[in-house]
Amino acid sequence: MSLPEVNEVLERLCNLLRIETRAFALKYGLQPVQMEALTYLTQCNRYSDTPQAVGEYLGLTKGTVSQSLKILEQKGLLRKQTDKQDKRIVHLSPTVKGKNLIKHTSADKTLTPSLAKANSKKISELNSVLRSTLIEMQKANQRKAFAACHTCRFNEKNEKGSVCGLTHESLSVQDVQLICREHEYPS
Amino acid sequence: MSLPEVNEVLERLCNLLRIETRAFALKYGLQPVQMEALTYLTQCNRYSDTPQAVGEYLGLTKGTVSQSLKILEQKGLLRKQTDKQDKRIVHLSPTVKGKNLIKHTSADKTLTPSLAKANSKKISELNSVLRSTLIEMQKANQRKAFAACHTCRFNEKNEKGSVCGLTHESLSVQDVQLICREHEYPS
DNA sequence: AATTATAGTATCGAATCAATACTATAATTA
DNA sequence: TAATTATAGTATTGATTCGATACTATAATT
Repeated sequence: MSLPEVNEVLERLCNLLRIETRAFALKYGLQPVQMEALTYLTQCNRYSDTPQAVGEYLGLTKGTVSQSLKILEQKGLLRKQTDKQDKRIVHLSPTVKGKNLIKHTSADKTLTPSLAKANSKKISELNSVLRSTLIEMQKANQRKAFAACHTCRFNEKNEKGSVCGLTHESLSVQDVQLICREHEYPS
Repeated sequence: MSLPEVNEVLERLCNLLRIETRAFALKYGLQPVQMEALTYLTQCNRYSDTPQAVGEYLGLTKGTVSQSLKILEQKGLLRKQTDKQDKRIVHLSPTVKGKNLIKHTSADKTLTPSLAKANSKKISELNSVLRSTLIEMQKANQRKAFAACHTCRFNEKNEKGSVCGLTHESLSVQDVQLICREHEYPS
């Protein structure tokens, strides 16, 4: 049984990813959390670009996240904008500078090339096994999925594209690729 | 091509592992790094139980690690012992209390059950793909493997068991399962 | 109108982490 | 052998993380 082995490899892989993230962040003058928050904000949709959501995604309290976001704003990497409808809510959007930074670091990452080198045919299998493991872990930890709309049970397809069953707003082709804090898998 | 997808899943899985580790550490009155250091020390061999090695494993400077180890010692979770031959070197060994703590946290982890639930037959495939990905990433980041002796190119098998080609010391069946900072894969 | 809930910020204290400077021991070189 | 250099580890400093707590402002509920 190689279950403990897979466990071990995954843990080590995660350590390495963490080390790499820290090194990249440092290289670009950021802290790891700041980098992770900024990365998230380039991937999330308009319902999920708030300090609250960033905290849920990273597993941190809102107070902690608030500070990191403050620094990112000071560095000109993101902009804050209070919501038109609900003035308690703040929307965070990476600036051009912020987006470029994330683009650069993404290109620097070694996970994708390593995956590509290590195997060729088994990628899609790997994908499904890891995906279901992730979902199981998220259940076990009572955490939100933070997945893209196109896999969400609230997402309804129609002639024009799709609509979010929660907000009843229509979603573009780009929209359904973004990750959402309200995401739920079909049961 | 689902390469970017696998990348994304792996990154999210790692975030989740990180969050879980932090939660467990906190539950047991430790910081995440302290927990990771202590875990490492329960898995490494006698050539790899030094502050230096812990730093290499975790990707941290020795100064940083020194402080975390100090706290672990103060909490009675590990013991320090200067090397008989080379008095500059300190060996770190988890106390019974330390070992028990790690045993408990291991049992709490949700990765293994989630893996087991998600699939049954594909585990060994997953293992080999992830293993080679890890090796590729370690190469790309110029990092040591920190793998077990039985997969090391310096490990020589003989009648009695095996011998380390670097130290010329004989290794027990238990020994070759432990991770070593000098580990190198066969070329 | 009063209460409660929600989103976010501010502050505090313990800890991380890199950088630097330092001590002690070992290895190398002159 | 003596001087130099390298190695292993510790101590200190300062910016940052992070949880906890307290706080403000707005929205929802009663």
